[in-house]
Amino acid sequence: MLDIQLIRSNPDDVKKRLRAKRVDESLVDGILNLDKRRREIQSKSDEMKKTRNERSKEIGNLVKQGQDASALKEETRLLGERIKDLDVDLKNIEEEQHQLLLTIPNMPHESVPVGESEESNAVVGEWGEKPNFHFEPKPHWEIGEKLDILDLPRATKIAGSGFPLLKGSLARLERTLISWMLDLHSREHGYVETAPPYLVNRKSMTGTGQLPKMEEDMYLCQVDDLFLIPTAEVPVTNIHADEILNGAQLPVYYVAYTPCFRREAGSHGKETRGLTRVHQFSKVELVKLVKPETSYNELETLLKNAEEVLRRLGLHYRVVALCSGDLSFSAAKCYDIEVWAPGMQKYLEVSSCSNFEDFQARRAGLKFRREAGAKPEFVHTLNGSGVALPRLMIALLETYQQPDGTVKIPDAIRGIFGADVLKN
RNA sequence: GGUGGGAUGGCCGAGCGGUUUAAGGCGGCGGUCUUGAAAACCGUUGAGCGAGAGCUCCGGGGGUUCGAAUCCCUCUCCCACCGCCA
Repeated sequence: MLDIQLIRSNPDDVKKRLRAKRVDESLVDGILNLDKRRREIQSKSDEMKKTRNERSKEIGNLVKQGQDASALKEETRLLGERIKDLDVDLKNIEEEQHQLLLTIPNMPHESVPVGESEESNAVVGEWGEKPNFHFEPKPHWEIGEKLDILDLPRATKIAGSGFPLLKGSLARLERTLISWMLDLHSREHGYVETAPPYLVNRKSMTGTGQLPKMEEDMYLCQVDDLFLIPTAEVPVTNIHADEILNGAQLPVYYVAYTPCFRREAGSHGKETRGLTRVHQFSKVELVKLVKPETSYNELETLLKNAEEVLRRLGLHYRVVALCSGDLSFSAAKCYDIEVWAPGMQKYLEVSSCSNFEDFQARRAGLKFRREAGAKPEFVHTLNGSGVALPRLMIALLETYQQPDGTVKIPDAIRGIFGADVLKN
């Protein structure tokens, strides 16, 4: 959520920055109009309440002295009715303004290139090289089918298309990777391991920005009005919702493994082969709550922490800085990490590392106090995948596949996986 | 799911219709004293809106009243016991 005071004091600047994110500026004007009306009504109501408070005190004194206060009582009662009417108006306008504010996306950071679509994204880093094969590398779905470790037809029978069924060594590989990544981030990178709820309420979904605009992308359990989480970002960022943290506690780092559920409405037929785009997947997520002045440095270290996963596994990847038009609703700046999948001959996004500045903090009520007695300030929130499992496994299968159809296990996880080669 | 008891400032806890602009204690911060510290004493210490005057907030929402932390209704959550279940 944007700061209404910022919108009020710099409307043209806000409009300009939102234009880079393809937001119609009439939305901003609508909010400014409501804001003006809101403040007028509020100050009228406040004045009348002041009068009422004074009169109530007077009445109290008169009654105490045994004098007649009925005329004053009646007069005050009428005043009270007018206040009630005003407050109903006020509440409606506040609600309308709040709902409008919730639909405005975050503004891009000044370092973000302005652009309409992913064509304007910039590759800002690259690690390793595309591996060479002396045979034709297969896509992961062929490797998985051959080894009988990936069974998409049966998963479709059970749930529908877009739901994976891992078996045998692939299921084991996923479990190994989850555990290994959690250890890496918690033991070496300083993140506190968490295991959050997989279903969350509307308030949490609104706090991180999935609601109100992306409801159709989420799975909803209607009887309880709870959503299956699309990412651990939602429960984890909301851990400290409506709290004022002690400044000395910051930065707060959390890592969580959760399954993620996404309806992927409207994306059928697009990159949906195999495990590339599924409705349910596993992910290890990194979340940071930090002081505002540190958030852009924190974004860089967050990115490094996520990259470390791919480096240790020896996977070639590149880092892409998203342009303004490609940023998600809540993000001010975002890097995507894209891992190379040689069988598909494609880079696949395995992580998005974003700085949301105070956008989510305002929605979720995430504050901190610099020192005793200081005014509460909003924290900055960040998150990034560290990393998403299906595409990571795609890259592993396709990168380390061997001519006989088996797959080598990289050194980093060989010990805990318990084998050198993935067979079936 | 049933019955009963709760929800007050960072924490504990009083208040049950009008100096509550929320007592008191703990904790925090500042000061006096001290070589320094502890103890003692003094002061201070919640949030939101508003340009400001000021207004609002005692779990959420609604009601009664000139006036509600206080009375009524309702919801949520917590605790206890019972039932059901992993």
